[in-house]
Amino acid sequence: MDLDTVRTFVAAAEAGQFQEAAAELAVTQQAVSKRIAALERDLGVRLFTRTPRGAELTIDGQAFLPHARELLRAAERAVASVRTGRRPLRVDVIASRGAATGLMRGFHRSHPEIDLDVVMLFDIETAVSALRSGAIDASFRAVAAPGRPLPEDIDFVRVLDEPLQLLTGPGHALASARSVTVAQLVGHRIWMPGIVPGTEWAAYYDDLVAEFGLTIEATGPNFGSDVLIDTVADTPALATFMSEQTRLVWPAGHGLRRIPVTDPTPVYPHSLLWHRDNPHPALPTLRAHLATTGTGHDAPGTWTPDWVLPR
Amino acid sequence: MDLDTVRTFVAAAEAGQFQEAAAELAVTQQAVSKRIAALERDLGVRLFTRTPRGAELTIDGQAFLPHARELLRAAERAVASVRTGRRPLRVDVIASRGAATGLMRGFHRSHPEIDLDVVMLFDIETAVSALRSGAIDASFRAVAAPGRPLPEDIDFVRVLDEPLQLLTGPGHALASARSVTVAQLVGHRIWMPGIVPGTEWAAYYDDLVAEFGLTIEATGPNFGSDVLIDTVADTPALATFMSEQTRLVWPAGHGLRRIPVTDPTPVYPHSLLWHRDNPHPALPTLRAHLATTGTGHDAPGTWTPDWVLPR
DNA sequence: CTACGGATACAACCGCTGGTTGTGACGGGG
DNA sequence: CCCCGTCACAACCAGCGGTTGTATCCGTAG
Repeated sequence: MDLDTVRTFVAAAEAGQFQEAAAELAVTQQAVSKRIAALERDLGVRLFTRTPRGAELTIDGQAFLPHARELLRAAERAVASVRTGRRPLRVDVIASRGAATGLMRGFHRSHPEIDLDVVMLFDIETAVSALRSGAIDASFRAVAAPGRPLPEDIDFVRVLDEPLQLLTGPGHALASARSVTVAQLVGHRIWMPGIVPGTEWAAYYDDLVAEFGLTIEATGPNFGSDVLIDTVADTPALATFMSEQTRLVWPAGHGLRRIPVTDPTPVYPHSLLWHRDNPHPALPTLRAHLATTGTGHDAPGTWTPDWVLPR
Repeated sequence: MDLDTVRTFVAAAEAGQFQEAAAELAVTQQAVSKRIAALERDLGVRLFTRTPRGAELTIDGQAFLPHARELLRAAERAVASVRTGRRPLRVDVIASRGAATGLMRGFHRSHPEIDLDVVMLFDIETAVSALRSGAIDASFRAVAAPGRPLPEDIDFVRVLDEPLQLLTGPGHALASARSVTVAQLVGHRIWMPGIVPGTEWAAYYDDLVAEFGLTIEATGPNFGSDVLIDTVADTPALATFMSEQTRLVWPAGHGLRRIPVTDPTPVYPHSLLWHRDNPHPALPTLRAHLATTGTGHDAPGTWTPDWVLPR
């Protein structure tokens, strides 16, 4: 099916006749007739009843019309998503089960009129160069990875400290604990597949290991969170970290336990980054929204790596 | 823009390489390459970065991908809307500011998983033949116009009695009344543009006129409810009937009055009609829904034309 | 260092889609 | 009864979009 054909159908339905639709589309009446005939052949139904005074929709045509309009709107939005200048606000969220997507959902709920596109970039370096080139407008990241200072023209604010919880199966040694301290985790195997070396997450867990002597296995291929959770549920010796805010969609009865971690609570520090000179009109709106909804940071009893910038 | 091209883009993005996408789409690698190149030329942005090991999305490509998927889903739904067998439930609602659309919205809210298409047919005869041919699955109508008994194979139930209210401007003689009786309306001009002769609505108002001696001007072109309401608001000598359930989207301060009518209250009797042998799986669900939400009918103090079938 | 494999891009060729022009059929209104 | 406006059909033709063949690039194995 061809979008020009759909456009022709809508034009003909609105005009009530092929001739006028043809004039509007700057083609001949015969072309419109052929396009409609082809569409009817493709769909297998008659869309118009032809009369000597024009063409009016059949019932099938009436049913098809709103879907055709929606199709054209979707095409419009698709093109707009890559249009330079006045395109939707393009935000990079960190590629993990994270809180950034939740923040963006909240923003979309309070500002449904602002068109959004969400992308996931590899690491903060990619994100920063994308911000500077204008390919994206904002990025949720942990600022900044060790030894790599942020460029002058990139601004940021801390928007959310995301506490980690321990996720275990029912057979785990800590499964019945109401909460665990970081010290209690020493010696237990914590499995974090899908952590890619070189990203901020990897640096975060490296620091966590270095500081408290934990055993975190960040290796192994990532088969998706289904496999991860399934494995954790069935393996008493394994646990994993998971955001407090991650909504588990998992059948009940698996006996999965979510256990808060204390003394201190490891939190992942999300910041919003943007280019100082980015002119996108929706960017201030996003910043204002996050300023109101964002929680405090560096609360007592929480831990973040040293290299996280304070502001 | 061509949907095959969009499909190709999505396939290539999922496969991560053109070759595999080509195999999946049963074309050559060169064809995929050309399609992607053409799409990039149309959009004016690069969608993939080509590597010796395949092709991965650029940031623009990432932003475009969900829109492309949505576009394909919309196309899917559009085709499904006219597919014979297992198509969305197709319901005819009466072509006026009516309660039927409200009922359908309610149904959609409680059963969002059921795909719906709404059409508006001219009169009950068209609706009945559409029901018998299977072109539509259900119809909201007033059953039945005088002298035209319903065929044997069409079933129906009364689902809603819709009370009429008087709508006046602030200068109208009855504007300050808390309620008016039908007898008080005698001599006042009531304007109902857009009532097409030969439809059930026309028959309804004809009966109302005949029974109570009202002055209803059902003639004149229909310029839309905006014009109607605007005129009523500014013309002290004019009033109109409007459903109690019609939500007015109108700037405040116009001083419009909605006045209940009593002794008796004219109600418009909506019935759901369907074909006895219609096999659509969602039809029983709709009937069950209407059975629970439907109000009673022929309540004391209400009026409907004689020819309305009771059940 | 070289050869090879697997990936994309470019060039040449060609069938067929989809446009135009010209014409016919049909039905309503003056 | 004729004329006008409408849509459909036929013939023709350009160009889009496919295929085949080939070049190029890069990572890797020998």
